[in-house]
Order: sequence, then C-alpha cells, then structure tokens
Amino acid sequence: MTQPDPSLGLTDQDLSPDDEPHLTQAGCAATRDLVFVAAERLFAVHGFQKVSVRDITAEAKVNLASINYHFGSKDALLLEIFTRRTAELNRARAKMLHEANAAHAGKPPVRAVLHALIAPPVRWMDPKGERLISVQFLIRARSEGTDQMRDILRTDVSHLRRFSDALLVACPQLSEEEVYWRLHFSLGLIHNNRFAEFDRLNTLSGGLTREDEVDLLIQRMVDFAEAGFLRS
Amino acid sequence: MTQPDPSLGLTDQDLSPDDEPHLTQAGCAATRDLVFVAAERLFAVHGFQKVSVRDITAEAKVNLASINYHFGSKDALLLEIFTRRTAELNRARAKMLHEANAAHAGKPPVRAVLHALIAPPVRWMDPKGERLISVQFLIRARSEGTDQMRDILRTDVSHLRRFSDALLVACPQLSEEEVYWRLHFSLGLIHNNRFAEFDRLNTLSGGLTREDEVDLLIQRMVDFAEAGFLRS
DNA sequence: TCTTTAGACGAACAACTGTTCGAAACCCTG
DNA sequence: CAGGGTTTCGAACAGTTGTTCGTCTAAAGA
Repeated sequence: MTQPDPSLGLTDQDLSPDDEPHLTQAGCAATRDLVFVAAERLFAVHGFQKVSVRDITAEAKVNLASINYHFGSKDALLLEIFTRRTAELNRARAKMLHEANAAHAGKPPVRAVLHALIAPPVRWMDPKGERLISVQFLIRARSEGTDQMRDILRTDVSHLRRFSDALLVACPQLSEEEVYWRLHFSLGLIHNNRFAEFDRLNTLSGGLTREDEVDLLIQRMVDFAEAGFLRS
Repeated sequence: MTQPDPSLGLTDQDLSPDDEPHLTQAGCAATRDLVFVAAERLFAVHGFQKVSVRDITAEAKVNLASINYHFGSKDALLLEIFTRRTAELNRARAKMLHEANAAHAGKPPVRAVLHALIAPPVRWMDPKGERLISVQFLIRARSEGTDQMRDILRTDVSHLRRFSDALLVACPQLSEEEVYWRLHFSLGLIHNNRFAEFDRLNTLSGGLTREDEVDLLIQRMVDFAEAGFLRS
C-alpha cells in the first residue's frame, strides 16, 4: 500500500492545473486512468449504487482488485471523480466570471454573470464532446452523492458567493435574500437538465447536434434567468 | 400467491379517488399499509438503492416476507408508491388548472397557469404537513427511479400538455418550441428544491415554519417563472 | 363442528456485494 | 544479470441482498 491519500482539499483554484488524467506513455492509459474513465461513465449512466466494482473493472478490462489498490475503496474512487470534475467546472465558471469582470470594469451586468454561471455546464452537455458524461456524473452526485459530497457542495459557498456578490452589485435594488433565491432558481434551470431531457436535446426538431444548438440553449436559459432577475 | 397484480395504468384521473391507504379497522393500519408508509419514508430519506427490504420491514415492525407477499417484489412496492403519489400530484395540479380555467373563461393568464403548476408540489413541502416525504420521494424518483418510472413520467405528456396548451393560449406570441422550453425551465425551479434546500427552507431567516412562508416561496417561484414567460 | 383460506412467521436459499490476501509478473535501477 | 519496488492477478473472505419455502395461527363459511 504505497498509494498516497488523495488530498481532498477542494475549494476552487487548487488541484493542479492539468485537466486530464496522467497518461504514462504516449496515448497509453494506465490502469488507474482506465478505471477512472470507466467508473465515471458507468456511474453517470446507471447511478452510483447500481454499479459494482466488478462492473467497473470489467468495463475497464482490468483486475478486480485494481480499484482498492489504486483508490483505496469504491467510495474513495467516487469521491476522486467528484472532486476533480467539480474543480474543473468551478474553474471554468470562475474564469468566465473573471473575464466578465475584466470586460466591465468590475461591474458586469446581470446577463454576463448568469452567462458565466450557466454556459460552462451546458457547454459540457454537447453530445459531441466527451464531457457529457462528466456533467451527467455531477448532476447525479447532487442527489445520489455521499453525505461527504453534499457537504462539499454545501460548504463550498466560496464559489457561489462570487456570483451572488456580483449579482448584488448588478442588482442594487434587490435584497440579499432576494438575490439568493433568484440565484437558486437559476441554478435549478441547469440541474433539471437531466437524462430524459438529454435525449430530447439530441432528438428535438430533428437532431440537436448542430454546431450552434448548444449555444442557443444557453441563450434561452440566460434569457429566462435574466428576466427573472430584472423583474421590476 | 393470491395477490392480484397491481394494475398500473396511470394516466391522470383514474386510481380510485381515496387518497390514503385503506385502514382495515378504525385507525388500525394493516400490514400492507405499514409497509407502504415505512417504505416511502425510508426511500425518500435515504434513496432507493440504499434501503433494503430488511430496513423497511424493521421500520414497519412486520415480517420480512411481508413485502413480497403483499406487493410481489421490492420494485413493485416502489412502483406502487410512485404511481399513487404521482396520480395525487397530477390530480391536485389538474384541479387548480381547472379552477383557473373556470375563473378566466377558459383563457387563464400565464400567472394562473404557472401557479397551478407550481403551488401543489411546493405546498406539499410544508414541513408541518406529512406530505413532505411524498414530494421528496417523487423528486428522488425523477433521477434515481427505474426506467419504468421515467417512462411513465415521459409518456405521461397528457398531463403536462394541458399546461403547455394553456400557456400557448396565454402567450400567443410565443412559438410552440419556445413555450416548451420555458415550461421546462419552470419545472426546473421545482425539481431543484432538493434535500439540502429543504433544511434551508426550515432554517433560513430563523425558521421558515411560519404559516405563510410556503406561500411566499410559491409567490417567489411564480414571479420568477412568469417573468421568464412574459419576457418580450 | 369441521373445513377453508388469507395472512404472519422464522428459516433458509442462492446470488451478489466490497474488500483482502499472497503469489506471480512486471519494470527500472544497480 | 540480479536486485527490490511496483503493479497485476486469481482466489477467497465475510457480509448483505431479494426472494422463497413450509409451517403455523386465526378468522370466516358451511
């Protein structure tokens, strides 16, 4: 057992800046990474509890004991996938919010803030990209996740607070409580895009796979949320 | 095995009009009903997969074999809870939409339609009532449910179509596709009110248990959704 | 009164769960 | 080549899962 504990100090900008799992040699994924991607896919599709370690190791074509050797336990594997994807998503959102701040002299309008919140996860839902399973995984984690995961989501207010602060600046006429609720509602638009709807995203109006369909969906969501914020 | 198959033809207005489980004798719940309420509670709190039949029978203080005797299997029990609660919720929504139609000569405004859609499930979230676990169960079923459940939710468009039709009448300037998306977003406001937020609903601003807090939340949600629909 | 039958009960079943262990195979450094 | 550390492998572990079986109780029907 020479495996170091995966330090799970997740806030935002930490977690070394590399996005993808290490590949030991050009294009040849190590066992650890094979397990990671197989587990993420199966968890995202079938749910956390319905997937056994045997399902994962079979999908990854590795030995049964690999999960406990490389990750310590099934739950630790689950948590590592969760922390990595959460950090990636938070980074993408924070980057867009930062750009919006830079473009508007520190006082971005409501629409720009909401766009920074909504665009990253919806972009991941593009059926062409391989990040679809990552966002499916994260959406599942919100309801099926461990108590530990929900604690992370709840205590990681430092991330969402940047957005609520920006919205408070953009909407000075709204109370803090009002901003909280409307931000909460706006997040609901994203989290409700679950699996039944993913098919709809694919099949609606004869194929949603056009290049700009995802951007159109983002625009629709931002429009809807912005109207809710700008309501007199 | 003299148990008849639970006929699961769920659409809307069927399922005999009695709301609560039959009580064999005054106040004395039969084994079947004890299992039903215990299972609903445990499923709502801990999730579907994490609850075993032994957990349920222990909570209900009945024999282990009771579930398979009265319901056929664990999945059949789960499905019966789901169909009953779904029918109840659909009935409540349909009734409010009917009343809105009657009050506005068949052409209710957007706000009335959205209120009929949002108010029933949020009223159930009242921590004082005993329906909180029912709505928690239904929200869980939306993501953790069987394929069979999601099929029911998806194919039961006859229910949601009443609302989309009413919204089309109320918003003649919007295309059918636009109405569909905004209705989808509005539903997201409800389904995102999950468990972490239920606590918030209880503890926010020093206790949300006041009589009119739930109505205030409904008003906030309807306001937000209405703004998204009336957006020019 | 005897017979029938729905239900409750305890015990057991086979299948599957996550995890552990020791040995074998591997790889890189001497 | 020989070394030790790292990884893989097959097998097994103990525990839990949903389900089934035969038996027993008790109330209803004739």
